[in-house]
Amino acid sequence: MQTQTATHSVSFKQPASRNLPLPGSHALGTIELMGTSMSFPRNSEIYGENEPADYLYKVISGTVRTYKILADGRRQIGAFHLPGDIFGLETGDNHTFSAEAIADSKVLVIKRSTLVALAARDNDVARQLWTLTGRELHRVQDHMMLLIKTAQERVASFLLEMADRVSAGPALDLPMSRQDIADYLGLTIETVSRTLTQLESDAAIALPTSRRIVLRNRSALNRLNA
Amino acid sequence: MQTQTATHSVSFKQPASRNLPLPGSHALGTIELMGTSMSFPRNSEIYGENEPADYLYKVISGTVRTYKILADGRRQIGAFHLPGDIFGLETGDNHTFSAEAIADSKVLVIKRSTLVALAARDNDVARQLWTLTGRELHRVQDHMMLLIKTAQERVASFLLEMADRVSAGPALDLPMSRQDIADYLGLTIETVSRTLTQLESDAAIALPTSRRIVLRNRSALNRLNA
DNA sequence: CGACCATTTGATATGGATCAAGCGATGTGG
DNA sequence: CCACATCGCTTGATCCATATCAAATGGTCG
Repeated sequence: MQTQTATHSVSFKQPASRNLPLPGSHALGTIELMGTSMSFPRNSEIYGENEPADYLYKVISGTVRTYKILADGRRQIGAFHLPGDIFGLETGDNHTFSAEAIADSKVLVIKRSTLVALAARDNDVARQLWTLTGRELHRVQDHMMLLIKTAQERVASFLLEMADRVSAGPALDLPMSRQDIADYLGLTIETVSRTLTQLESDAAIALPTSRRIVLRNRSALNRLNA
Repeated sequence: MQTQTATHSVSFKQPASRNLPLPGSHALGTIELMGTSMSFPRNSEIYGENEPADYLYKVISGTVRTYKILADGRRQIGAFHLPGDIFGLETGDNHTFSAEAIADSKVLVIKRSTLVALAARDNDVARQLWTLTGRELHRVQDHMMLLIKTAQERVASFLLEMADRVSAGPALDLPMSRQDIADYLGLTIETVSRTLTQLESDAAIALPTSRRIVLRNRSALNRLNA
């Protein structure tokens, strides 16, 4: 059973109206070109589940987790968002997950209505919004597949995923705690920890520090990736 | 560990060009108004994972399962699609799941390129496509949350979900086998069976036949729904 | 009736959870 | 600068929910 990480519950503030340049025309960069930059300290809330989804976000620096809490306190982390990632885009009225900064983070805050209005006139923007939601769908499908695997497979998949996303080379600096990893993988911290030490003794990885992981044998990890 | 159900592998045929009326204008009914009706016998394949996603589908009658098979043969069912449901819509080039008819089924087959072309001209259609993908995202998120729950909670959630979707009144006629349910819930058939008999002895449900389930005590099931 | 397949039930095994220390790094106050 | 509290992580011992293996039952169709 996973435990809930306490949050400082720094509630969301309207972004100051210091806007960045508006889009000249369109295409694969439109979304990134509008919005306001905001900073969120470590463990602060960016938005809560079921709150109106008036904004979407793009990570500039830091890391963000989105999650849900079940009635009995179990927490499931839906995603880790790294610099460049967009999160908080909904088709419905409210956010389906909560979002918190894992480390001090800077995010671009973009008004959804602006984007939707733009999409009504510009096909490329409409297409982009659809594509973003489609990519998110694909990601959640993969995550769902993770949750039916063994602990070893989940941890190996997680390491490979993070290596693809954050690392240049074989070393990997994780921004998140063991508890975050556990809640992402549907395991306990003890199982995550034990699995990592086992991978270490199997020479698949090295653990110079708890947050730094070196992938020594990717093919071994890939084999576990099922 | 789940086992794979053998399929007859009736491969997908191009739909005959007997088209239904094309859309006069637009809106919440557009997608339903175009396409060709096709029949698929029980256990036949509608499309396979990674095949080009040139078509999307709407169930007219019967039931369809979408699923993935892991390397070691484990099968995860992503969804059960009932009459009225649209499935097989992708934002990428290929299908991310396979689809099979669970019972003899009739489905409307709709060419994606037609719809995408239409979306480029008609905002409402574009909006609809986005909304459909968004709904699917929401469904998969819920399904993911299922997979971290206990067996009792998963089975209870499943029964309530199906009751909402297929039943008028407290009786519920399941179109799918225990193996399908197990692969949807990430459990074994034995655990599904045992959990159902336990719910029966707790007077939460009755099992007149194995495919027919009567919800006797919804609030008890809701309590398990976590 | 008999064969087959789906489902249930029973016995046992096991992977991961739970409960409980221990340990190492980081930070704080004396 | 060190003693000590705190926090995140690891390790150990035990338990338990679900898987696995196996057999019995029941329903369906030739």
